[in-house]
Amino acid sequence: MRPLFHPALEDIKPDAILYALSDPERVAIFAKLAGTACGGTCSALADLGDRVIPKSSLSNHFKVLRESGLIRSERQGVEMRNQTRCAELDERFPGLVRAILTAYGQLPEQMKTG
Amino acid sequence: MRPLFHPALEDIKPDAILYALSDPERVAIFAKLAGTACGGTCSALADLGDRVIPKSSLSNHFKVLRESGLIRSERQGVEMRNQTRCAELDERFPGLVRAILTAYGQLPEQMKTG
DNA sequence: TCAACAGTTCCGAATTTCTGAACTACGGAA
DNA sequence: TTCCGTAGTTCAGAAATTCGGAACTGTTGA
Repeated sequence: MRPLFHPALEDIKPDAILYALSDPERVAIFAKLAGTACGGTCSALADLGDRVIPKSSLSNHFKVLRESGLIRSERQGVEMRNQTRCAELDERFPGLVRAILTAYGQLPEQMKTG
Repeated sequence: MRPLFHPALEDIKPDAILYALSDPERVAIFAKLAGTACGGTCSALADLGDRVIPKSSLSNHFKVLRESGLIRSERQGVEMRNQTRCAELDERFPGLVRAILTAYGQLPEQMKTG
């Protein structure tokens, strides 16, 4: 398995962010992660209620989120911990992530204050 | 030629907005329109400096922008006047368009105040 | 060493995007 | 009215992207 690529903050491109978050499934995943203190695993996020995302698709969603700079993934034993890069992102693109999650009606409680 | 479709404000979907603005060419077009008081025509926006967009591609970009709810197009004689729906959009998705244009470094002067 | 599990990679099918060429719509000139 | 020029749309096929099942890799525990 190749090492996971994470762009440096200054290499994060807005088009990649928007593309990643133009898919409702990825937004749902990202919003759940943003509402989780410790990182969430892939499989814990596969169930969307109305449909279970196939794991190859899930893996791809995580790759898109990771390579756009939205999340950071780290192997922890047998599973992967994923967490958002919201704080960093807000520094580089002020208000962007918040406005997007708000538009989708998926801003998690934790992000409502501040 | 089919009549042009414009979604009603309440039918505008954030995923369509983000998708439309995940393409740097469309962002450039949209930003130029947002910085133009009277509506801009297709051909006036084709030149990106480093490349001239083929007109079938341009027409498609306008269609994507229009059907996502970002712009309104109206035939005026032989040409098409296009204008953004920024005011409406800001009502429905507060801060979204501004945050996106800012992230791209393309917020026009007109939108900097207010 | 083996089994179970989390997640990734591969690869073919389906979908989407791109763009040159043909076409439609409108306005002006004769 | 007819013809011409301009603005933009639609069509069609090639190229690129996305999707997801099956096979694979890496890790832990027995």
